[in-house]
Amino acid sequence: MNLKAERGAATRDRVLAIATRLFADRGYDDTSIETVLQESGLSRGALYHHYAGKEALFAAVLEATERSIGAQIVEAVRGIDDPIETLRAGTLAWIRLAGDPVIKRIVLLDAPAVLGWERWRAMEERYSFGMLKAALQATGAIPAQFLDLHAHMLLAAVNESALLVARGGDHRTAEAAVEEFLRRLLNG
Amino acid sequence: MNLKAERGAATRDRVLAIATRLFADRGYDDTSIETVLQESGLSRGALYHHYAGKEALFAAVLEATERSIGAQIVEAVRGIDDPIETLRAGTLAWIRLAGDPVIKRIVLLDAPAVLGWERWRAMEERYSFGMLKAALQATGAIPAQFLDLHAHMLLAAVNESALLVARGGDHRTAEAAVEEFLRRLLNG
DNA sequence: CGCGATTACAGACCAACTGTCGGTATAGCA
DNA sequence: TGCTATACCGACAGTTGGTCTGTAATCGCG
Repeated sequence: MNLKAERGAATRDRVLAIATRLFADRGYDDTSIETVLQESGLSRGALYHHYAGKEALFAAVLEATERSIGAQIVEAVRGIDDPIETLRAGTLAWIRLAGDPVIKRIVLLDAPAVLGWERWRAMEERYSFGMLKAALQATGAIPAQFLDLHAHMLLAAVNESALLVARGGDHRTAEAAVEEFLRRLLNG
Repeated sequence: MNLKAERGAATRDRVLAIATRLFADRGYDDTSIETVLQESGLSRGALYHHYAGKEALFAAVLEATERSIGAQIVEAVRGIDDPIETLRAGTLAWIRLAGDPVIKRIVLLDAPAVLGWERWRAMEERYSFGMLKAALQATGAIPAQFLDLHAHMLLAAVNESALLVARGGDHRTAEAAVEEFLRRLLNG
């Protein structure tokens, strides 16, 4: 179990990279399996051997993207001790990442519609949302009964400002607005 | 120009109602024009005469839904003078409305992905977002430079809590959380 | 080594779907 | 009374996602 497994993994990675680019450029609906096949030089049978279908392929793309985001955010807050400072640094890092059209389109726009809100949330829970909730709890500023809901709302708010930046808004203003937003929430 | 125009309008309305139900039940992707045709008894040519395509049909459904939401929110805040009270009543009304699976699926989940974020935003601007921004401004609690961004973030946060309720969360807790969220934001 | 099992991959094929197009009928209007 | 615009029809084409049978090569085991 070596040569075969490696070849399989390599193929999956290649397809994943190509699919990521296509999904980000054209969106889920306007990306056809046919195109993925052409660009990867793979056959239909091969692709369906590795991925159960278009939706599963998208889910794999999303998972890989989320994982990468998570790693970059962890990196951004490394070495910061103060919880509030961690929260701020993390959210700002996330906003900057979400400026990337790939992330915008795949994670924020298509994912909820394609996978359904439930599965999308479940994945976010394992990545960005989970981190944000922990950081928010660490600040101690939010009563326990509201923690989960406020974490959800805060993440949605931050995502929204990320989308605004991606649309072409000024990212300095957006970052200032997010900091102000955070300040108000934590002071309450 | 009377009998003909009436017939046309009636047909459009009938299709719109059927499409709304189907889009809400199955989502955009899993709703086929074919099904709309069958359920409405209309022919392909007729449908494409009234609506340019599937996306245009969805846009029409969305527009009608947004209009209805707007009217209901206006109704909910009628007679309230205090700006902060207006804002609270409006957001709570919106949360309750968004509990409706039709609204959840069409307006919050599929619309951004189907129409693209830009066109979705443009439509929200004319309805819920426009109203929320005005209400927020009236409270005078948010500095002008952050007004637009904070209105966006607040709406996103409120939408998120509406989605959580729709998933099956306790709506009392959610409403309390939203009120607390608002209080913190406005006090800042 | 040898042989069955598993895995990677190929490509023909199918059912379903969206959108087009030429055509018909009828209401409104000059 | 004819001309135009509108409502509606249904066959058709092109594309799409997914299935299925088949092939080759590698792996694991006796």
